[in-house]
Amino acid sequence: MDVSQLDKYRWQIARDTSSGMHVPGIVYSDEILMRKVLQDKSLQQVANAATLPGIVEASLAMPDIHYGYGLPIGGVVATRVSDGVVTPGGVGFDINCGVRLLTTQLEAPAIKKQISNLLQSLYNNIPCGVGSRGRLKLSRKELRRVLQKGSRWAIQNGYGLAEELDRTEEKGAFEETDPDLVSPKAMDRGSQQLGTLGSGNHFAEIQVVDTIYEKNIATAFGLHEGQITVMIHSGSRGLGHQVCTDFLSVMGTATKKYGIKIPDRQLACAPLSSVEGKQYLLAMRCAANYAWANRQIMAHWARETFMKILGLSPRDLGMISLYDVAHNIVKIETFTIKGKKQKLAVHRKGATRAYPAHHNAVGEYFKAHGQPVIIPGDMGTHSFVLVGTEKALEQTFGSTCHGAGRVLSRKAAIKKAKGRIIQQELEQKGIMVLAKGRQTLAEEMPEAYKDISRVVDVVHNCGLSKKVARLTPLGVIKG
DNA sequence: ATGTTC
Repeated sequence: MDVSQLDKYRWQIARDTSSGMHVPGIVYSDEILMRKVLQDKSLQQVANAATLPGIVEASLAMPDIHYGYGLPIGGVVATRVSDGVVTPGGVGFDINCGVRLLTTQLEAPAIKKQISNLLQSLYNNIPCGVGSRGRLKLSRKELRRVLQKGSRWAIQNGYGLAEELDRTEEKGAFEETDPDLVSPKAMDRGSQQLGTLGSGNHFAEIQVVDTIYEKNIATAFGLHEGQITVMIHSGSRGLGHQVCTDFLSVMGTATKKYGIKIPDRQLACAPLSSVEGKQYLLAMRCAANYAWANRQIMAHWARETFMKILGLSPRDLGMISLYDVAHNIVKIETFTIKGKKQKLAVHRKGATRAYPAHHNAVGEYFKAHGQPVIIPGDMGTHSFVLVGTEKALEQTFGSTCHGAGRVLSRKAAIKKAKGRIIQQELEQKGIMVLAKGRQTLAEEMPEAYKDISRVVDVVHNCGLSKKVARLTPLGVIKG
């Protein structure tokens, strides 16, 4: 592979036509982050994606890039709807994994003594862990409604505020869905998991805003220094995982049927114009809607928890979603490519949409400044709020990074944590942790991840998004 | 990420 540095924050993988690349690969990074990336197999995955039929401009990767299934985490791939393909490997197993940030009217010093109570109560009210079952048990009929209506189902059933819909990407629901394409197995897995956090890197966190970078934008977003916020990182649970699994098998057959040559079976795909391609999109959107409803419901329970423990009215607490972003998803979006408007299937796998001010898809609340970009840190480190930019629209199909990105595999992290008590290490840093399993804490320890500040600085410095605020964790619950 | 090996 021919990898060369283009400028301070970009590396290019030259287009190699002999291996079938239609476009080059471009990785946004810096010299220090890139050292490790050059040693792993994720760059080969960037190159592999460049062979997908209909890919435009370049196979992209964000600074949080690491090895994944088919496409790396941190990958962004846009294909022409007219003659391109869609690949489940470009979305990932956790369809619409994403993040929601809630702002409050609370100041950190005032509730410092209550953090422990709040965290324990959050842990009681939000089911955590692999295979955890929720407080809701949905009939098949009701679950179908969730898959069609997403966050709107949650709001209409009393889990949240109507204003929160405009503060969610896609208003919390894709309209074009087909629940009949979600298998009975996926429906079974989903019926008892709505309103559950999950495991792995998923978390709910009580935070304090510790730095403001852009005063005007922060104020417009309702953020100020010393303020308490709550962040929820979760996805579509077993339902989304099953939808992905089901369609990987469909796509394996479709790849052969349509005579598509791919260098890695994990990039199994189908033309967007084919039955298989269209069906995947319709099923993927059901899972995405489930994830939005999931985060909406947990956000509501977080609000109820705070009201109860602090004895505050909704007005005095003032807890509301600032925004909710998807970072594992494929969406049909319109872009101007070489002066021509084109419909593209933008695969963001561990990448966040970052639309600028005055973009049509950005809701009224954020029109003046651009879309809030919510970047969760790994356990025990800072999280960030950024805002989308024109440059992202021009260079990365309106995309930026999604988090820190792993440097150690789960297995390597467990090995490194052997003999240590990660929970104690975090508590010494002033971060309370409540978790289901010790193994998850080992897998998710800070050393398993890249430096989030460095990752965010790359996207900030190269203009893919702009830093608005930094958040410090006070307490975290995990699966 | 995941009823963590259908």
